[in-house]
Amino acid sequence: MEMAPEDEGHQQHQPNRLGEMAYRNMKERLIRGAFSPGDKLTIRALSEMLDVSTTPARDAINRLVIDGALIYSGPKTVIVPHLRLSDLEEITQMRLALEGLAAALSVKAAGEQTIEELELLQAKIDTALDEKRYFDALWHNKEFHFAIYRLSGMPYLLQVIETLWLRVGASFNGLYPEFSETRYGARNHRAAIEALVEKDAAAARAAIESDIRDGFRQMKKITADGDQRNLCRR
Amino acid sequence: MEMAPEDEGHQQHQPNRLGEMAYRNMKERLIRGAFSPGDKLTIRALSEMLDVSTTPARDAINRLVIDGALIYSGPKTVIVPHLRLSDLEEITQMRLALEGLAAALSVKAAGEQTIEELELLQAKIDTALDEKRYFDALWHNKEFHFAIYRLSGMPYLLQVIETLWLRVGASFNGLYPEFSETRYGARNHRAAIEALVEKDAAAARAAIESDIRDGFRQMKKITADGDQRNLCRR
DNA sequence: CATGTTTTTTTGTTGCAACAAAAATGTGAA
DNA sequence: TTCACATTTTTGTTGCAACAAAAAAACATG
Repeated sequence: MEMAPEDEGHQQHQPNRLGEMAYRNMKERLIRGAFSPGDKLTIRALSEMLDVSTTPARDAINRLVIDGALIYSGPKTVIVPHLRLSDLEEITQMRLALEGLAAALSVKAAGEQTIEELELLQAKIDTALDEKRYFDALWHNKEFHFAIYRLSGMPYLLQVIETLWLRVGASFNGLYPEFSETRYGARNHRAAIEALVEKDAAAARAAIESDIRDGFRQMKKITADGDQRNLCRR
Repeated sequence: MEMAPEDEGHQQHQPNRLGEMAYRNMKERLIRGAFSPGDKLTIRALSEMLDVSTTPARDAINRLVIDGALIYSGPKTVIVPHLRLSDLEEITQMRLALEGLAAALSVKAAGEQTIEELELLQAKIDTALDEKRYFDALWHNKEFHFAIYRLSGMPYLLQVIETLWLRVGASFNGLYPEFSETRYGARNHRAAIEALVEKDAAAARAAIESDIRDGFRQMKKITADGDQRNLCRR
């Protein structure tokens, strides 16, 4: 007996469907700033919010805690963490190492199509800033970076980098519009594109590292306190 | 009125006690080579093995899958993965970036006590090799590396590095005694200790990077196949 | 008002069972 | 044997409830 047309694309089986969905959903919300540092999250509240049972909600929260996107403030209390300066410094160091690596590796796979995509994304960033849509600008900025990193062909590397972005992203909002307005990244992005065109690994790494460093300085300047206080308002 | 600093992240409690225990237990077993690539793991089998219910067993397996220490070979089948050359290359690149960073940062905190500890660990490695206790040698080798990395004072960095070691460690055994016998690491370890004594960050990074590269070459030579085949016997 | 103390409510953990889907096994024909 | 098909067993997922512990609220006391 003939089987139904099994579309050639091999189906990606999805283990832990609801839990994975809850995790991605929460990740998105955290990056988009749906929660503020200090907000308390509970399994039952999340399960109600996403209309699933407690098991997938618990899976999502546990995983976010492992990522560092949520932390325990007590034995039975998980909250959105206040990002301390020491955290930001650690994350920045790791970003420099890993995103620098990804950028250096990306030049091998960089083609014309990629360049066009990056140019387009940079244009989107610029127009978003012109129109003061700061959130969109930051979103396209992320797309720009990961469009490059994806060229490295290293999936686990990408996963770790994304987790680092998640951790800063969660405590990122509230810094508008000061943070985005400066357009600190434009020059670095241009340099990165140029490096990809010329397939210069060292230059690509330098451009990305410079972008990360500028962003770090920018965040530090805005928050304007060098001690253990958190980096977010309220 | 002034409130005391809340110090939200650094409390000591154990959320998910049984699940965490199961996770650590499995991690240990994987590194020690209790399983071979291709072995199938099931929730119920693990829950019976560790004498807990299915929930903590499921938590442990899910987390190991996230780490990459286990993978799905089918919708309902998780196995110990065969480490492919491309995986080893990705892991090695990330190790160079992150362990190089940790080593460079470690020199700031390196004191006399640390040096003595490292000398002692290196002595243990040497004697273990002399007595052909290859597993002990590899264990002390790990202790040596992490004794340095711990000086960086960056907990999340350490966590990511440890996950990378877990992934190679799981497919590592079966390479005895060829791998350990060569003592490729002794020279690099000496160089690392020397760098810490002189607080030379660049030298520390170079020594660790050299160690990682030598280990990678060693593994590649032993396995002796450059294609997609796995790196483990059987 | 401030501050301990008690009571009530909430919460994470853990075990477990039902269910559908997948894997393993059995069966038979060429 | 080998392959295709049918049957049985196993498995992950998901929801849920009991329990102890923790958090919140209520209360009392100075």
